[in-house]
Amino acid sequence: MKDFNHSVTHYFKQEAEQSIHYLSIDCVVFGFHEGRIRVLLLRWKGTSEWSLPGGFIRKAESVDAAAVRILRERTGLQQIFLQQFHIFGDAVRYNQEDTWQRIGLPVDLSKWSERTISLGYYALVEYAEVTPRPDLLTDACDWWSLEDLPNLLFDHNRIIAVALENLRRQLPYQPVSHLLPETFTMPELQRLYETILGRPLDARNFYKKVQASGILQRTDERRKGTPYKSPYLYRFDPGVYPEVVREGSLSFP
Amino acid sequence: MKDFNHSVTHYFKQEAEQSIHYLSIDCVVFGFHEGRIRVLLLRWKGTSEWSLPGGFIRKAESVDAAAVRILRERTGLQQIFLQQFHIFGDAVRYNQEDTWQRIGLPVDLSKWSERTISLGYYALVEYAEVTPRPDLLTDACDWWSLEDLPNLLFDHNRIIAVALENLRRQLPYQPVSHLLPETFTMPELQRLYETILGRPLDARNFYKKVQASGILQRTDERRKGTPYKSPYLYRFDPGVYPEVVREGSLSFP
DNA sequence: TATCTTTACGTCAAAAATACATAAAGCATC
DNA sequence: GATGCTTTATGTATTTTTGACGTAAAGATA
Repeated sequence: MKDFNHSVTHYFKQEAEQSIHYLSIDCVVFGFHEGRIRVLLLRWKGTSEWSLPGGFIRKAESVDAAAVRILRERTGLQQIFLQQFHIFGDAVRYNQEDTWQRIGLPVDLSKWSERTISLGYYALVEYAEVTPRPDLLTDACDWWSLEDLPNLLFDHNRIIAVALENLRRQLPYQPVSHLLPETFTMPELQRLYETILGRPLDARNFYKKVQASGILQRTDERRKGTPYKSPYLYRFDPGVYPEVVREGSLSFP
Repeated sequence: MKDFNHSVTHYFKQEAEQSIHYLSIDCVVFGFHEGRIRVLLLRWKGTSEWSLPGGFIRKAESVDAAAVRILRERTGLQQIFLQQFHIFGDAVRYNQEDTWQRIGLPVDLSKWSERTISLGYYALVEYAEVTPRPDLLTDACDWWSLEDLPNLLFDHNRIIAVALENLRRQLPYQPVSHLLPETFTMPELQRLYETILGRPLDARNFYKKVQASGILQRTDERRKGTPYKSPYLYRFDPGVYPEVVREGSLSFP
């Protein structure tokens, strides 16, 4: 038994030592503004190259906590809804030398740096509450509309695509309330669903279904300053919405 | 710019060096036999403690490839359907000292070993095709029914629960064909859906819906040796089923 | 041949999804 | 202040899907 323990320990250590990896997080921060889904991007200093916000996970730090920390630094938000959605761990994720060149780093860094495994998170945040803040490596932090994304660094175009695909599929289970302000109009909510789903919904049927689900409270106020008939303002019913999200019972087939 | 590059490189390296982690994979291998969902478990040598099959990811190895490799060694299967479903990366995932003791390893190993981040995969495999094989650390590899799982090592009970929850939610998008043999009867398919969903389905309505989806081809054969009326054998239609899975269009609300 | 249990499949009612039309509010303009 | 424009708000009729339920046929056993 002694022998067994010894050899097991040895084997274990050996396997584990082989399994040391650089682990990073990439965050797709979704916002919603003027009827469009936006994502938060960073521009690398002295270049015109953009990438997702991200960072490294520290030793003994929970990976979820790391994602929260990274995003807090970029957005100024205290409470962030975050969702793991994919592990990007292909042996070759992107052309490293090309990438280092685009961001003006010495190419030999790419030899030093082994492949990094990245954990994909997406966040749902309230556009207006965010104060975009660049970090040490970047000189701009801005919202981009999903429709006109530039050619991003690393494999970040793919990461955004996978994030969106996941959000779409999991939509009934995701608290989209985080994407909207405290109060909002019914057409705004409809447009949000439409842009995530990527297809138009019939307003009358949308109203009916949302009303029936009971997730909304209608306030007495109406949105002022609209060019035409001013719509009612709604808020999510905190006593109903979480349960509907947990059950995934509000869906548009 | 030189200075900038220098400091960026420095910053980058520093952050990255902090972000070195032990990365492992834990696999929940789902099989289906005699109307029950089973998972493959390993018993640690010289103990009566069980855990999920797992392993470490090697340097420069794709994480998906690592999962395939690990499972090939345990199951003997060449083709395995695998699905990432969660990252287990809490700062404290389980009581390490207690765990090392249960598997008879020196407790000081737990000091040497930092927390390990684990990538959760589940596999859908055909029960009868699997040849369970223990590894160096284990002396048994066996199927366990989901209903009577023992108290597993590490946080593996939780991992199985999360895997099942994910499988259930994603069921319309998952190719459950992998859980069944080449041909099978309609009641068998129904029982599979019932056990994954955790609730009974009406046989007549199930028939109707599956028939309407077109995913099955009925063969001319019937299953012999059944005590009563012998049921027809079906196979998945390879021209239809993948598309239905991609669209997630076969669901039981 | 009668009995038993499972398979196979049809019908009907309820519910949900879909298509569609019209009135009312608010602003702008005349 | 009346008219026109555009958006909001909501009702109804039709089709499709879901859900409940009954019954005949097959195969083994006695």
